[in-house]
Amino acid sequence: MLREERLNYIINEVRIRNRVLLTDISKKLEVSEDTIRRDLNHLDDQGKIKKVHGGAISNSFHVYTYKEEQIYAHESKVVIATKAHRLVQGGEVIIMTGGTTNLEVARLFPKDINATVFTPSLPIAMQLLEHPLIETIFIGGKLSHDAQISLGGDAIRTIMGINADLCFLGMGNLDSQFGLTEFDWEVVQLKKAIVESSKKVVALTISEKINSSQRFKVCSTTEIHTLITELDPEHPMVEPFKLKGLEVI
Amino acid sequence: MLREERLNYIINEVRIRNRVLLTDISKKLEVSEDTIRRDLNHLDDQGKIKKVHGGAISNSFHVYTYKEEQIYAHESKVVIATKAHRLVQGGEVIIMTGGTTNLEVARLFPKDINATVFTPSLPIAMQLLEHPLIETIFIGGKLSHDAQISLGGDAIRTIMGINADLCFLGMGNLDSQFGLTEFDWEVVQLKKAIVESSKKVVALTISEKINSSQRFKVCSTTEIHTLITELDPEHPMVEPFKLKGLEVI
DNA sequence: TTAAATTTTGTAAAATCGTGCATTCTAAAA
DNA sequence: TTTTAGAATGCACGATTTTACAAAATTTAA
Repeated sequence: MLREERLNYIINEVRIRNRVLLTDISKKLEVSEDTIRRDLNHLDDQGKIKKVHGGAISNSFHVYTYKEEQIYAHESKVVIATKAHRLVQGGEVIIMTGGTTNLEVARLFPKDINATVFTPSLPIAMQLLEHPLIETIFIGGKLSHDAQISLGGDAIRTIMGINADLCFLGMGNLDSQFGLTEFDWEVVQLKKAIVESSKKVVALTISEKINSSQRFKVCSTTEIHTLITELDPEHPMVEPFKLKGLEVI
Repeated sequence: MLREERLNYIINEVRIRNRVLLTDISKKLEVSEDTIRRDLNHLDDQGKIKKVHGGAISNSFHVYTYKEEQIYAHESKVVIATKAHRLVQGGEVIIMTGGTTNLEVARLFPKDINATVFTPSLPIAMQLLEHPLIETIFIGGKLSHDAQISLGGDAIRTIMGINADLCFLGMGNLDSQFGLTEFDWEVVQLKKAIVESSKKVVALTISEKINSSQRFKVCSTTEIHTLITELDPEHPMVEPFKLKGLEVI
């Protein structure tokens, strides 16, 4: 067995079990404990796992669906995710769109909260399945190769039939005047349907995407109930949204 | 043996097994280890594989890393997958169920063949998205935590609306007398719908699951058109199926 | 505090790697 | 067809990486 394979195995074990024992891996892979110890140290150095006395545990800052380095503004998105969780008491029906911000929301979802989540995003569905109390319902349809989400008539029809308590709208560009806009026409249709099917609309975005706009409009600012960014709610940048009556957290 | 041939061999080997040992290739192709080392370096430079100490591993599958050691009877399933691809000319509408055998079919799907694939399985959808020419349509519904597939009324209703050229039925137990059976009632409902919606039914199974049965019946043997196992089509174990008129490959 | 488990440190052996060089092979030019 | 430059190959050898084992130091838990 190659060293690289061992490393992959360990990462995967940590991901699944959240914690591994050094002796267990050693026995399972039939190599000395020293070797595994070295592997663990190596992975810790790389930040892939956290080595502890007797084994290793999951490093909560690591994303397995995308490498964390690949997630732009990862730190900000973790902050946003934590704020988003405050809106969920338990028992809600939620619709989540795609995007890396929502991926963080899904990944870091508190393990002790139950909810029913509808999503058209493959990576987000994968993450949600790691949470035993969450009922995940995938919104089917033609999958987009790059965004890994369902698009098209089937998906929209399904969404129309949902009566959700709230939705988490990720990605897109937000401007206090132009509202929420998107680059892709198909995605716009999907998000419009989501906004219409939700009692409460929550927009999540990194501050960088505020005050910019794209070609197509999803909804106006007033249709959004809550805005979540990584900034302090008192930051001047979000002031225009508060003036329009949005809750900013 | 020409250099090009070696390179192709190595790429293919990595594609199928996800890893190769330098010494193995050297012995197999009867060239010095130095040469293979140089080949590996070359392919790494081109980004085709990832060279590691002692050999090389695949670098293509990123997102949901999939470990071949964890797949029971992996070798057999690779054989089955290769046979299954022979049934696809291009342009077909295919329904694929879940299971690790079908996962191999999806993963190793020839990159130059186009097709429309419906699937209720999250891992299989992820794999299919790696293939640019394949249009993947996810069959939505309530996701099962362990099997990572859509189940329930929504999924079944979607399947009923499909008119597929063929379906790849994975997993389950197969007996020439009792037909195809399953352990889980929900899964049975789903598979029944798939069988009804497909012009041609292809069952894929490792030989070990032949001549065993579970509680619930999906369909009788005669409803299956083609049986694929890792065995030679002349193997006595598949004889009863040939007698019933099935094509065995 | 003590005993057990775990880690660190040091060492040695095995496997693997990179490089220079002579030889062989390949393919383009004559 | 023959010639020849350039690429590919095999071999030798020192460098590096990986691994296992052992002893001493440290941490953990009772």
